[in-house]
Amino acid sequence: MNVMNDSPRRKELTRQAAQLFVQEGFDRTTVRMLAQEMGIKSGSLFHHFRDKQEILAAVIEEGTENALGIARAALDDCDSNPASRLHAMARAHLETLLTDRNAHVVALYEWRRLDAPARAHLSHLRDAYEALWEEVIDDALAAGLIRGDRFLVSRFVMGALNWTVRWYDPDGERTPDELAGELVAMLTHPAG
Amino acid sequence: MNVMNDSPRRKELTRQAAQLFVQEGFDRTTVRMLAQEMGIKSGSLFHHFRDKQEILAAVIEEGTENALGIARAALDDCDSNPASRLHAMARAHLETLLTDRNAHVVALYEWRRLDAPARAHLSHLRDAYEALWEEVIDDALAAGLIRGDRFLVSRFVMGALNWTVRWYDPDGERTPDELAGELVAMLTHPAG
DNA sequence: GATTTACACTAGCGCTTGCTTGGTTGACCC
DNA sequence: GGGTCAACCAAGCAAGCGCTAGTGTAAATC
Repeated sequence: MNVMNDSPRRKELTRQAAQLFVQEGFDRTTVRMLAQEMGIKSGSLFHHFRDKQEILAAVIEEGTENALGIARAALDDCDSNPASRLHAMARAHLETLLTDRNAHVVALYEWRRLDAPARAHLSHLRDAYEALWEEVIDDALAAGLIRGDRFLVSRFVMGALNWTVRWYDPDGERTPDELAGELVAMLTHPAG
Repeated sequence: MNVMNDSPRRKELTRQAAQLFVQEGFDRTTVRMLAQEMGIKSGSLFHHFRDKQEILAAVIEEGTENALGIARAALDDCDSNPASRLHAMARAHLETLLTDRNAHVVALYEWRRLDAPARAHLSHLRDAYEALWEEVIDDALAAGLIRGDRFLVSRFVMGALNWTVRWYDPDGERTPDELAGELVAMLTHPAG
C-alpha cells in the first residue's frame, strides 16, 4: 500500500507533527490539523504513516534517539572525572531541549498514549538513556561527590531535569552549560 | 437551570472524576465514562457541572486547595529552623500524594487543558502554593543550608518533587517523612 | 513507450464526541 | 395536598473523529 521507511519527507513530517503534539497534546491534535500543518490533505497523511499512533511513535523515537546520541557524545568528549561527567550529562540533557525540544517534550509527556507494541519497542531506547544516567550517578556517589540512596538520587535528578521543559527558555539568558553548572553545584558537596 | 454550588454530591463526583482523569487523561475521558463511574447517565452529569471543562476546574481547585492547606499546616507546626521548615514542606508535598493523589496529579498534569478563564481563576491558588516554597527556600539559602540561585534552586526542587508522582508508591516501604529526609540530605551541606 | 512508484487528491463511511431537550421521580414544606 | 426543588433519565442532535477507497499525475525505471 504505502512505504513506511524513513524517507526524508517522513522525517520532515514527523518534525512538524512534534510541534503540534507539543502545542495541543496528542489527543487534541487531529489528523486534519496535522495534514494542514504539513500542507497536504488528511487522506494523504496515511501514505506516510499507517495510523495516528505511528506518527506519535515516530516522534518519540526520534526524540529519544537524539537525546541518547547527544548524551553519548558528551560522555565520549569527557575525561573520567565523576564531577565533569555529571556536568556533561546535565548539559547534554539541556542541549537536547535546544536542538530538538518538541520531540523531546513529546517523548516525556505523551509516552502513555503509545499503544503496547510501540511502547515495548521504544522502552529499550528509553532504558538505554536512563542507564547512562545511573552509571554517571553511581560514579558520583562512589566518589563521594553526592550523597544519598542510589535509586532516590537518580529519580530526584531526573525529576529536576525533566521539569526544566516547563520553564527553561532556550532563547533566554542562561546557556545549558551554566544551568548544568548550577544544578551540579547544588547537588555536590565540597570534596573531602 | 441547575445549581453549581459545591454540594456534597458534587464533591463526591469531583473525586471520582479525578480518578478517571488520572487513569485516562482528561482528553480521553468521555462524559459517558465519567457518568458510568458516577453511577448516573451522561445527561445527568450536566446538572452538576456546566460542561466538561468545569469538572476539570473543580478537580484542580480541590487538589490545589488541599496541597496548600497541608503545606500551611505543616509550616505552622514547625519551628523557625530553616532545615526543619524545608523538611516539613517536602514532607507535606509527599503527603498530599497519600491523601489526595488523584486531584494533585491532575492539577500537575492537566493544567494546560483548562480554558483561559478557569486558568486565571486557579493560578492564584497555584501562586500561593509556590510562594510558600520560595519563602522556605529563601530562608534556607540565607542560612547557608543550600547554595545556588534562588530562582533555579526552587525550580529544581519543585521538579524533583513533582516528578515523584511518576514513581513514588504511597503503599511502598518509604514514608513521606523518610523521602523528604533523603531529599533534604541530598540538597543541604554540612553547616558552616 | 510501457510500467511502476511516490505522492497527492476527493469523497465519505461508521462511529464517538460534548452537550441539549423535555420530562419523571421522590423527598421535603407550608 | 399543592408547590418546590434537586436529582436523575431517555433520546438524540450536530459536529468532529480516525481512517478508507478509489483516482490522478508527474517523475523514475525498465
